[in-house]
Amino acid sequence: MTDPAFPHRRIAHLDMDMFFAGVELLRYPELRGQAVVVGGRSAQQPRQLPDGSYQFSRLREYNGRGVVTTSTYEARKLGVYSAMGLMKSAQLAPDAILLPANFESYRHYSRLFKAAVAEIVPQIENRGIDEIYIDLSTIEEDTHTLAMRLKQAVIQATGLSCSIGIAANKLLAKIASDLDKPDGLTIIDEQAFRERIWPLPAKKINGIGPKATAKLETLGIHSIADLAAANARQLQQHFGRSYTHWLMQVAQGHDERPVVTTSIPKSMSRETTFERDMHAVQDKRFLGTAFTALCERVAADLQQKGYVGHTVGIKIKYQDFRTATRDLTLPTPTNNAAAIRRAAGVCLTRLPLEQRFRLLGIKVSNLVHIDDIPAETPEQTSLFT
DNA sequence: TCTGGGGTCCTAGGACCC
DNA sequence: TCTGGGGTCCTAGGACCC
Repeated sequence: MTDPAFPHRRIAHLDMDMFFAGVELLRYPELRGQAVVVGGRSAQQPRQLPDGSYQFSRLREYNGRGVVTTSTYEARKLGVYSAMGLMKSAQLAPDAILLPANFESYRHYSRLFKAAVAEIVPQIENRGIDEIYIDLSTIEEDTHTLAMRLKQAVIQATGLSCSIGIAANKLLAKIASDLDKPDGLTIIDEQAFRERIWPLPAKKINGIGPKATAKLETLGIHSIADLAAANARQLQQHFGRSYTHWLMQVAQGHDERPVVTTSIPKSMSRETTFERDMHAVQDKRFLGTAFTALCERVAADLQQKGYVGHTVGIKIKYQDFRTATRDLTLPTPTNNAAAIRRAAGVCLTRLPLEQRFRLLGIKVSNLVHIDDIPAETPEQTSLFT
């Protein structure tokens, strides 16, 4: 390693810029510079006119349950952000273009950018479809030069820009990649940590979400610097021992988590939100069909990836957004749709179903890869002979 | 007119075992 | 009459992330 700023580890976080919207702009370049929103299951696919041009639907035409998956920077200027309800965003930006999400295409571009990075540095940790951590510690190259080479490789492979943060650990690299978006390159050494990271709001830290942020606010803790100066005892009265310890560490910029290049899945699930709230009795037939379809989809996912699972679970989200789950562990792991459906049916009988609900989900967990299923032992066999 | 879908990790109580 | 302690598995819920 040639960079004295990172004597121990040098970690990059690479985040694609407005990824889904960026992929859509590759397909519809005429939309560049406009407010574009991706999301909504029932969003209309653009219609091709006889002259070859496309007719796009507008946000104001949308009707239904659905959220913004991502939006262009022009749409964000109007206040339209990820996870916002589409009906609400239509009030803010009625003329914005609305495109349905096209996950097949996003997965394709995801593979392209990850492969391009892997050609340069293979030590990659996947963090979802549009971001990765990269361990640069073993590479003998100047930090800035290497980062520019990664950005260039991503552009060349996909036509899309990304932002990179580089620091001594994942925590700081992640914060850094967000600091100069889009097309950013931000390197955080000791000095930059104090000057650029400490003044940021505490919620910029990965792992401090809405609940923890609200609690911190009531304690007068707003910035990461505030957190670093906070009294450990006072924190512990509100957060418990281990979370407090973690808060104190991250406020100092400390994070020892390794870049994990391989991982095995823990669960696979499918869920669906209905266009209107359902009632277990009144909508029995419809729900039965949806329930079976979810089980079949989970089973297909398991089979395709080569897993079986011991535990089958169901999830319901009621009208008022409370959720309830039930699960059941089976003696034999399965990826069979009928077996999953039977177990899920048992779980369903244990849920209160008087209230209407908006979402139904099926999950299989406790996964085992089919190549790792232990052969029957003689003892097990003898039970049946 | 509110609020998707796919995940991970943590906590906590009870069952059960040694 | 007083009743250990440690470990693991199962279940339910919740925070958080992309």
